[in-house]
Amino acid sequence: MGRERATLADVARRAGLSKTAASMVLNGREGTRLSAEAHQRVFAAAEELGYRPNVAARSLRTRKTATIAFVSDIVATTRFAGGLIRGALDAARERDHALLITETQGDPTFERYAIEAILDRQVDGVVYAAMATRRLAVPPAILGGPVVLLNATSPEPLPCVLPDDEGAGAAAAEALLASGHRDRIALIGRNLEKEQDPEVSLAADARLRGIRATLAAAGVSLLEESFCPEWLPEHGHNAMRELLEHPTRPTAVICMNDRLAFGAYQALGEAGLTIPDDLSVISFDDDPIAAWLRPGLSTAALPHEQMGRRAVEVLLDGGDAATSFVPMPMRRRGSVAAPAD
Amino acid sequence: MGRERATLADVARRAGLSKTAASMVLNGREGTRLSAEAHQRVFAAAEELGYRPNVAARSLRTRKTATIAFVSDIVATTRFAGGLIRGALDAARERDHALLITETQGDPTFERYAIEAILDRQVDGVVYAAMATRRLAVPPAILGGPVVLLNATSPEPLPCVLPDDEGAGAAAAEALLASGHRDRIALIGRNLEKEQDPEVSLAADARLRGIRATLAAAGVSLLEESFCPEWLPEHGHNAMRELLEHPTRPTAVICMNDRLAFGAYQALGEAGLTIPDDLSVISFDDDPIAAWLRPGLSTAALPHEQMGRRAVEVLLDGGDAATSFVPMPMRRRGSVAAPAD
DNA sequence: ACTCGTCGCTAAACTGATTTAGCAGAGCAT
DNA sequence: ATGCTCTGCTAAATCAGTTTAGCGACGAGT
Repeated sequence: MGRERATLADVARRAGLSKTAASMVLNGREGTRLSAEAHQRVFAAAEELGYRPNVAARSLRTRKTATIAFVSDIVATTRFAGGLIRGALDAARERDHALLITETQGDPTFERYAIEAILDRQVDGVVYAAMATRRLAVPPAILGGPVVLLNATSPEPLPCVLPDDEGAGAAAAEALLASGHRDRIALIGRNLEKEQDPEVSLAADARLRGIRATLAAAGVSLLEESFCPEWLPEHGHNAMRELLEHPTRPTAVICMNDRLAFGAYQALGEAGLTIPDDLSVISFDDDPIAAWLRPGLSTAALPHEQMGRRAVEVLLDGGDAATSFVPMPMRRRGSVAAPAD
Repeated sequence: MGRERATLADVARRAGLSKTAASMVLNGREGTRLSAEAHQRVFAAAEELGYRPNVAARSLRTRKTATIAFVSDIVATTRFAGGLIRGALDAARERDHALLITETQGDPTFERYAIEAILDRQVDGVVYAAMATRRLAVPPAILGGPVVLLNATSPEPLPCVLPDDEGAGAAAAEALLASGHRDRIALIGRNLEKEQDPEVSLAADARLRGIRATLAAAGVSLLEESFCPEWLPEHGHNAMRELLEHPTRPTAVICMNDRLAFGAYQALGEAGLTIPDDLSVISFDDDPIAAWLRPGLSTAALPHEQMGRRAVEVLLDGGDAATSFVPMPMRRRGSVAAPAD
């Protein structure tokens, strides 16, 4: 890669000045006493030669690489990684930083390898991301520099960026209440493992809290809560079918994520019921499928791009070591309407 | 990041040898005349000090960074990016390389910026990826070093990695023929722009060729071909509805991708028809949704992970400058059966 | 006339590796 | 004794920047 690039020495020579002078001018050093004319000459020379500093040489001396690492557990198996990466990439670019990506796949060997790779390259900071919102243990080796947790928390007091799942839970409940649903709202996707083990999920518990608090404030309680072993379409499908056998049919269901909601749609279709006329559905994530369903699924969107961006902002601009909650905007589509009766 | 790391000088001192000796031993240089005992001492010292070479210092001298760039047009908006990146990441790790990610978003300014960022960091090679299989123009600036095109071709004679869309087309047609479908096979997703402009898509034309050739070889021609302005669910939905109004209803449809197929499923559901009893559906991509549909959608999978891996292999292991076609495995699920009549 | 301070700039050290050129000593032949 | 080769190793240059220490000229103050 790369070829005959002009060096700082070339620039200095052409400007008729020393490397020192050229370096100081180009780095915009304050307090230097170089003349305005010297500045001009250096800038002109750099421009003419198309000078770009050699990052390796610079970071050898300064120990700064203008590169940050994005370490995640799993990037491939989730559609969400793209948004996190994109947001991080944008924010990094705005701050003239590059992004080095590694993946641990949850494997300690890979993790060790990933850590070594980024320490060897002396990155200026690390975004440590989880693909499912959860608590995790940060390898101590990277604690020597700035670290921001993305979509995760940890026992260490590190800055975190999380989606506001509780707010989203409240918003979902609020949307149903606002449409007139009261005592016949069901919930699909209870899962004790997700709710009780923060290392598995933080989202489940937070969403549930938001939903319950909002309903409780309106004096409403859930008609029924369906437990699901996983949050996959088939589990939503089963849960919905069981719900339909119940003597009082719900007027609305809240699904803990869009995949469950998709399963619910399938079950409703098979039962010959129409959304939202017979039953409203609301959900979380804004998976691409939410927009493809007929009618479109109303859902609180995981703001992945915002989150990725936020993580890099916190990392590079410093700021509070606290947790940032990024709001989950409600995407209103056609799946929620007033109850029929 | 990082702290008091041992340097090569530390290792040499502890081994009672010169930096030169230590460097040569650790790099496994052939033809050196250092004693077996000297080797031992250096290895021991490096081990004891937990020595790791400083990548910046090394690449300053060698112009090698053990880092490759993954440049893509769009990573976030497609679910497929993850697979490409994951494959590339795995192959890079196996070869002790790190991956620097940039995104151009199809914007020339961003592209220029991305190129500068990677040239400044002296990456050892570039994987230039497109998220939709297509032809593109590679910025000349990166042609100074090794480049592999991923999911793309270009006018320059560069190695490319592409999915075998033509083979997949043949496989899809073959699967329907094997189930007994003959003269009532319809196609959803014709799109002249995609088929005729390689800068938009290479997949459309290749899939079509594969389908036609295979059907022709069996003496079969398509019952009907539906054109779609885009390959989104709503277009598949419309196309399927029109197809159902046709006097002779098809026994099978080939959809040009899974999103179209999803739309077709929706239309069939609304029409009260059952897959695969009333009609078989087969498709391309293996979008996650294919596995979630009821019945599961048979589809030729885009082998993203394999492709990402292949690109890095070609880049780092050298090899042929030719085009690699990566096979698209057929995922057989429940959407194909023998025709009813 | 001498000191002092400021201005405008530079030489040289330094970062941590790789690589080139070459040195000291041993063994052997002449 | 001299020259030669081979062995085992090292000093120093080099990569391209940043940073420290300081130099010469000039003007002002005493």
